[in-house]
Amino acid sequence: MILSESIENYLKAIYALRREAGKVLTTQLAERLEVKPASVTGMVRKLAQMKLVTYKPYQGVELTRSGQKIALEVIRHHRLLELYLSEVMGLPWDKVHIEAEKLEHALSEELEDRIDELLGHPTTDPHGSPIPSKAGKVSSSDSHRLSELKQGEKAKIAEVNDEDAGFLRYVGKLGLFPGKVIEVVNIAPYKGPLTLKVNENNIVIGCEAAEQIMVSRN
Amino acid sequence: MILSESIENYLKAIYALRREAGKVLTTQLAERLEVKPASVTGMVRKLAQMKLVTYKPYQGVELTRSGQKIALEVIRHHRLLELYLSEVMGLPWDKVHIEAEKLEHALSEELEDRIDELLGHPTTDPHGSPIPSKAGKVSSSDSHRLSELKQGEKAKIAEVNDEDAGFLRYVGKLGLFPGKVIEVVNIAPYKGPLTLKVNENNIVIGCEAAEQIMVSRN
DNA sequence: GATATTATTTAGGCGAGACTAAATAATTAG
DNA sequence: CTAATTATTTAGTCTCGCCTAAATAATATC
Repeated sequence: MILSESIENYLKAIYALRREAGKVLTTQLAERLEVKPASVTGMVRKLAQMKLVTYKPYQGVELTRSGQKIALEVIRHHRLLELYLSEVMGLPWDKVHIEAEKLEHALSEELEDRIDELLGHPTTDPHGSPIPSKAGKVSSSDSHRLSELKQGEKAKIAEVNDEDAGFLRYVGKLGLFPGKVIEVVNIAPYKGPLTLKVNENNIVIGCEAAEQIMVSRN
Repeated sequence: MILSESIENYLKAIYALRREAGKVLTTQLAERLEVKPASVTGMVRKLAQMKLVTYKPYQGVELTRSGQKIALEVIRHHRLLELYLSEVMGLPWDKVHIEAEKLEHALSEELEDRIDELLGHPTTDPHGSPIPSKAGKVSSSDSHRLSELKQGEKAKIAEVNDEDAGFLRYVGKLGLFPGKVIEVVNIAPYKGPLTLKVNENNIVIGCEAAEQIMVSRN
C-alpha cells in the first residue's frame, strides 16, 4: 500500500466531504484541496482505476471499501498525532492540526502503535473528533450543532471544527473545550448571537461560530 | 526556504560524503541516494544554480555556506528526532534512523524547538553523532576508529554508524553503546578480530565492524 | 422550450525528478 | 603512448500531479 501524499489527501478529503455534504462533487473537492477542478477530474479517474473510489462523470465520487479503509488510516494518523502533540508535547491546540497535516504522511505503523499506546488508546482528538480504531471503526456520537439548541438547554461540547487556527484560539479563549458543559442563556433573534453560561461565566458567541461547534444533549 | 524533500536529501548526502570521503563525486552520490549518476548530474546543476553548491564538471561538488546551513538544519532535525524517538518514545535504537529519515522533512521549526527543549538541549543522538546547534555549529570530537586502537589501550565509545539497523542490533547486543569504556584485550593478526573488555566481559568483534565504531582516547 | 449560467470534462502543457542510451572525458593498464 | 576501462555528462523520455483554455453537459431562468 504505497500511496502518494497527494492520494492520501484526496481520500481524506472525499471522506470528510461525504460526511459534511452527503455528496462529493468535483468543484467542492477542488476547493477543499486548493486545486483546480480539472485536476480533480484527473486524479479521481486515477483513483477509480485503482479501485479506491467509484466515479461516474457528473455524478460524484464515492469511496470504495478499500478507499475508505485508507482514508480512515490517514485520519487515525492525523488525530493520534494531534492528541500526542497537544497532550505530550504541549503544543497549543490551534497549532496541532497543521503540524499533524504534515506528519501524518510520514508516520509508520510502528510509531502509530507506540503513540496509541503512550496515550492509552484514546478515542477522541483534542478537538473532540473521534479517532478511528485500527480496524477502521469510528464511534459516532449523536451530536448537534450548538446553533440548534434552544434557550435554556444544557449540553456538553462534543467537537470543535479544527480547520481554522484563529477560530480555535477564539473558542479556546472563551473556554469552550470538548467536555465542557454549557447552558444556552439567550438566543438573539434574526440569527443573532447566543449567550452561553460556561464555567459560571456568561459569554456571547456569534451564530456562525455556534455552527462550528458540536454538542451532545447528554 | 521552501526546499523539496529531494533537495534536502541531496544536501544531506553531500555533507555526509564530504566528511567521509573528502571529495564528493557523482557516482558515490548516486550510490548513496540510490539514484543513477545521470540524475545526480542534473540535480547538482540545479543546486549549483540555486547557489547551494559549487560544481565543476568532473571535479566534484561542494556545499556553499548556505547549502551547508541547510544541510545542517536537516541533520539537526534528523538527530533530534532520533533521540526523541529513542529516549521519549522508547523505540529501539536500530529503528530510529529510518523513522527519522521520513519525519525530518515534515518537522516544523516550532516542533524542532519543542523537542530540543523537552530533551534538554542535547548535543548527541543515540548513536553518538553530534547534533548541530540551531546556529549550525557541530561539536567535533577527535575520535578514531576502534580498529585503529592498539592492544591494551582503553577508550570510550564515541559514535556508531547508524545506517545499518542490523549492525546496530549486533553492537547493541554486545553492549557497545556510546559512552561505554572498553579495553582492547587482543588484536588478531592479518585483519583479524579484536577482543574487547566491556562491562567486565570479553567480547570478540570483527575488524570490519570495528571500523564502523568511533572511539575517543579520553 | 430556448437561453444563460454553472459544473464538469477534455486536450494540451509544464516542472520536478527520475530513467536509458549514447557520447565524451578522465584514468589505468599494457 | 595508446588502448581499454571507468566516470561523467548530454539528449531524449517517462510519470506524477498540477495548470489553462476550450468544449460539453447539467441546471436555472425567462
